[in-house]
Amino acid sequence: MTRNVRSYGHFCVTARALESVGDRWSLLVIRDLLTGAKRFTDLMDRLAGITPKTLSQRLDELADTGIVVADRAPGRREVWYHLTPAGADLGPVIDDLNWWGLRHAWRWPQAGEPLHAEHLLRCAIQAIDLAAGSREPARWHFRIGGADYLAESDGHQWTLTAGAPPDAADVTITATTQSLIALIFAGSDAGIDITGAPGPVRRFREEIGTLATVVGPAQARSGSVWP
Amino acid sequence: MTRNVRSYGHFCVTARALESVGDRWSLLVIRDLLTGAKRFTDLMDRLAGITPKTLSQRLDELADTGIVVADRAPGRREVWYHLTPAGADLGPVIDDLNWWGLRHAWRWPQAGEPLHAEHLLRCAIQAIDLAAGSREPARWHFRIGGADYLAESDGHQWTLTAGAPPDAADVTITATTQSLIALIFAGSDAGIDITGAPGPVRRFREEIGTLATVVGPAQARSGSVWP
DNA sequence: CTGGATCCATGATGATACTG
DNA sequence: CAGTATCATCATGGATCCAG
Repeated sequence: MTRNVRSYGHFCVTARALESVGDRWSLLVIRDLLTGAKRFTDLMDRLAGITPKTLSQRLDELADTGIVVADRAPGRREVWYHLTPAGADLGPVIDDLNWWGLRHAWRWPQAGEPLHAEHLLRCAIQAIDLAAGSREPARWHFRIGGADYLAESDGHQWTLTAGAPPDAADVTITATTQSLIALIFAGSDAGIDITGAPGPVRRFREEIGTLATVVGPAQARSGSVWP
Repeated sequence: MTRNVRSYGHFCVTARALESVGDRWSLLVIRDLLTGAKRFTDLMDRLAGITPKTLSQRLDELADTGIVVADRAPGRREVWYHLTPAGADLGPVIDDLNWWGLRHAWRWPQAGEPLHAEHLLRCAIQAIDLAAGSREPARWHFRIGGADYLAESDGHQWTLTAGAPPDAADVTITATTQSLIALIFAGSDAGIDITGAPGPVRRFREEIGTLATVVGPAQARSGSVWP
């Protein structure tokens, strides 16, 4: 296998960190594993445009560096990739990049641009976090096209994890990716089911559209919402 | 010119951020500009191994993205590159990478490995920050081989800036890069001049060696301190 | 079907030399 | 000082194929 061994050769921990995660796609792989373990094809779905060769190579490199572990159980077909504690420590880096991108590299969804519900949720949650509205804890359970996500705020910080929550959430949202887009960007709840106590549901409806308003109106019309 | 226009084409602000700063060397250029404006050759010195072509290309790309500005004064030979506010907003990303690298990608200086005083100071300050010793404000003025740096703590966070401080610092340290290495990694103050009031100087002496102790002793002997 | 590997094309990066 | 020019190499992408 061709292994990317290109290093900077500097005494600088920033450079050394980038030797581990600075290759193309690496941080996006880590981003997708931050919400929970994934299979090879789960990652292929989210990383639209990556080739299996590159994904395979990145996973091997990240495993060598101790950031990712491949869980291969005997007698089980699937391989589940998950982050080590060192890998999970990269969460703040991803969050900062996400935060910077939201403020300085935002663009409305373009026609035909791949848009995965998981990334949209991450972005929407970050916008809510950035806008710093309510600081009350919250637990929102999303069911998007059969996949479950839990967006959770402890009052200080939001986190997004894949999988159904073990115990009941405040609000449960059932939607498709398309109807979720319409809800976030246009406030339309057509084809969406939102359940929960009135208070939490009201707060959810107030805050879920934050992403569409936190970006300036000057940028708002430079792109299309509909792929 | 060959311009790197490779994009991910995803609706994801993390991916969009990485389209701006995810190329090889980009974040290291930003790291070096975070301490203040630099000339082309200043950057070449710090980014050992980069070719002038690549540096030129990165600076052009970062200027296109609104992260860097080239200051060309008429009648002046030098071009000074500095960060825009959007570029300065990448500080937390660099700090997090530095922090991750310190904990998970640390290695003692290797023989012949390029080591710039500015990067060593950044790393040493980060280690002090990580160890979370004293939370008192401090201002340390380093004079390393003719270049001035100010390491400053407001009690919560340390910052490193290039250039002499406008007003007096608590401690002034005059050294060469080699003697600074010896001070940080071996506690030796041979060839170093440390001036200031007894209290701040004592604190400086206590904390400057933090980098050498914060990394585990198991790793401590896997490399050489002396290039 | 998942989880890749292989082959080839292309574009980004590196090495070296040179210039306004 | 601040780059450019040329050539070589390597990483990535596209397409296809294969094993369990």
